[in-house]
Amino acid sequence: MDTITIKDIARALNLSTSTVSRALRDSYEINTETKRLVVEYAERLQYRPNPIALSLKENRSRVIGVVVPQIANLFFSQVINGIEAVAYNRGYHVSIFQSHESYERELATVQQVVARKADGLLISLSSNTCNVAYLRQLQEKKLPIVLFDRVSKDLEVPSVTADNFAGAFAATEHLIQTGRRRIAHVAIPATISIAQERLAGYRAALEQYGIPYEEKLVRHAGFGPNEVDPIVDDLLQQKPDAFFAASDRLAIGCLTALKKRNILIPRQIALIGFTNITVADLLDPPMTTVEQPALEIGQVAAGRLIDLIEGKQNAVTTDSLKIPTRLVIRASTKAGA
Amino acid sequence: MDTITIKDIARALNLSTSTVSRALRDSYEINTETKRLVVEYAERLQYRPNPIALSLKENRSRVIGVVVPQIANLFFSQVINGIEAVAYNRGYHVSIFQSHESYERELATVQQVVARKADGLLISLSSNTCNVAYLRQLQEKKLPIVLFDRVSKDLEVPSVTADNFAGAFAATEHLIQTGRRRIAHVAIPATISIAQERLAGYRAALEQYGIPYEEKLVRHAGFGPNEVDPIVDDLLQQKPDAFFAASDRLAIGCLTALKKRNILIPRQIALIGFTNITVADLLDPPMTTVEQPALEIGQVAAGRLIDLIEGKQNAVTTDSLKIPTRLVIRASTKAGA
DNA sequence: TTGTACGCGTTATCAC
DNA sequence: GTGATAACGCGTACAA
Repeated sequence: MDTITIKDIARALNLSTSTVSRALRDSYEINTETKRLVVEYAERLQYRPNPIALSLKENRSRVIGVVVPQIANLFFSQVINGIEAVAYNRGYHVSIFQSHESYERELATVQQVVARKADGLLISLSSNTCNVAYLRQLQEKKLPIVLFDRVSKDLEVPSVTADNFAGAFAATEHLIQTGRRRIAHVAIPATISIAQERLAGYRAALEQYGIPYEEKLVRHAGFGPNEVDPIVDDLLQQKPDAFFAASDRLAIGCLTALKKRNILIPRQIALIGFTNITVADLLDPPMTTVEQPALEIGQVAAGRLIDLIEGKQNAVTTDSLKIPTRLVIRASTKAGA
Repeated sequence: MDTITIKDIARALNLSTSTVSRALRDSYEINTETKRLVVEYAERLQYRPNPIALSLKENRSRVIGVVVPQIANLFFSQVINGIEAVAYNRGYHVSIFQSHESYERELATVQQVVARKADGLLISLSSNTCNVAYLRQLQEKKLPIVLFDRVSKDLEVPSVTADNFAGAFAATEHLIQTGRRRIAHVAIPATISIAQERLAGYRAALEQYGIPYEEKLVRHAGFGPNEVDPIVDDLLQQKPDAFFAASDRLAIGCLTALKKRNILIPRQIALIGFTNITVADLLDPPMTTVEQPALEIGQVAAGRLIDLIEGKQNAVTTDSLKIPTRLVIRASTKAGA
């Protein structure tokens, strides 16, 4: 992996490294002829400036670090696409990392990202992250940080999320309006910030329609492989007439569990998912969903972060942007459809 | 982002930077007491060595670059999980990048990865990449490279793929054995290496069962948003009794198209997908699939690359490892099920 | 218009 | 047992 450097060019052309450097950066003070010579030679040798040396010198890298709990999740991979689109246009490279829902890995990954002089950090917290002290420290050291989706109120940085409250409200309201009253809610782990908001939206809808909230109809499911099944069993004990699943994974888990038990959707049970799965309309019957604006979340978060990096915005603002969700009705929750 | 360096420690403790460096690296020649002092102080100030400086000095980074066409694809994200598991255990960080099916972005991304002194490159080629000269150059500069899934025979580097021939053979054979004879094949773009192998597997199965190969029953579909629909239309003109879809995306596209046209699966048409989608058994009827061993591909590829990096294997070997696929029968292709 | 010298953070080499 | 120095590749203040 022998790389060609500015020195090599200088030596070959009998110039000093500074002249070469300036010529390559098209400095006004360099003779046109010299410039041509240098640029031509550099071109021919495929010279590429060493970003590592630059990072060391300038203490920055034009790289944005992105840390998500998992990549094998359409929501997060779409967010990343949004991030990349914006970052690329504004001249930043994006490095992607996974925390695998582990606090320790998240910590280690973020430290690595920081040590490598990422100019900013976009992060969605792992479900096991309760302590964000390490992020606060970084923030105090002036590292630009923007949280998205899985955010934390203990951290005074900008955050970008879907409007989870409104989304959950719309989902629940839709179920109620189509005649359901005992709506079970399979929620994501309570440690995740947005779990609360989705729960709140669910409760608010019930309240608005005069339906009492029953704790027994709500269960949180973690990320274990076989967690959803027994939870659905338990919830079925409560004789629900609908399920509101709070994520892709849980929606699929519920569908599978209900199918195993030969429960007809939507005849016996209506199901609505807070998701991004593309196959919702392939199911029979198709599933109504609350679509998360993943791409837009990524775009907005990246834009916000880059503004922060480039000092275009006050760094101490703690705005939390909420991107609207979209209720996509696919007939499944229309009673008896 | 003020970071604490070895210099700071040296100054504070009235030592030289070299002493501090040695103390931190637990060098035998340093006084125990001095060591203790240094280590303690470093601990207290949360000193972290600067990997950028190390990379500059040592011309390596303990980072593996991974480039995939897209992340929003369960196959690739699972491969990445396999890669990470192995890399992490062997002390490497993994940086993930997308080429977005564009040759230009792939090229730019790889250059960036190389410029940042990644110790090795794991790459699955974009569908628009016909020219791998740039990779050959890197290989000649001794950069360890391992290809996976979308490989190239024009490149003499190790490659890891699913056994696409056997998988396609098994899928086609299954359709034949369940009574189908006019099997349409919706293939991935012909530029992608594995398209050929899947096609070959399909043809071999036909041949073995004495069914003539018909060109009109095979169509390649690109990545455009509305490409699959008209192709399915065309294929239906040929009165097929089965579809073999060569990827997740295409399987879903076929299902959607057939559903739109009110064609019953599997009564009128049997469908089999070469995929990794987790919802195959939620469909009604469930879809039989050829499962790709994504996780294992990632693990094997990463292991192979790290062996290369660490010189444990001859760098010029051009082994191409094929990981077995698995035919998962979910009743859909059983005629009349 | 061009060249010299320095510093970014680290470690290896050589000196004391 | 410890310190000074050079080197990795680059850009720039300063000198010529």
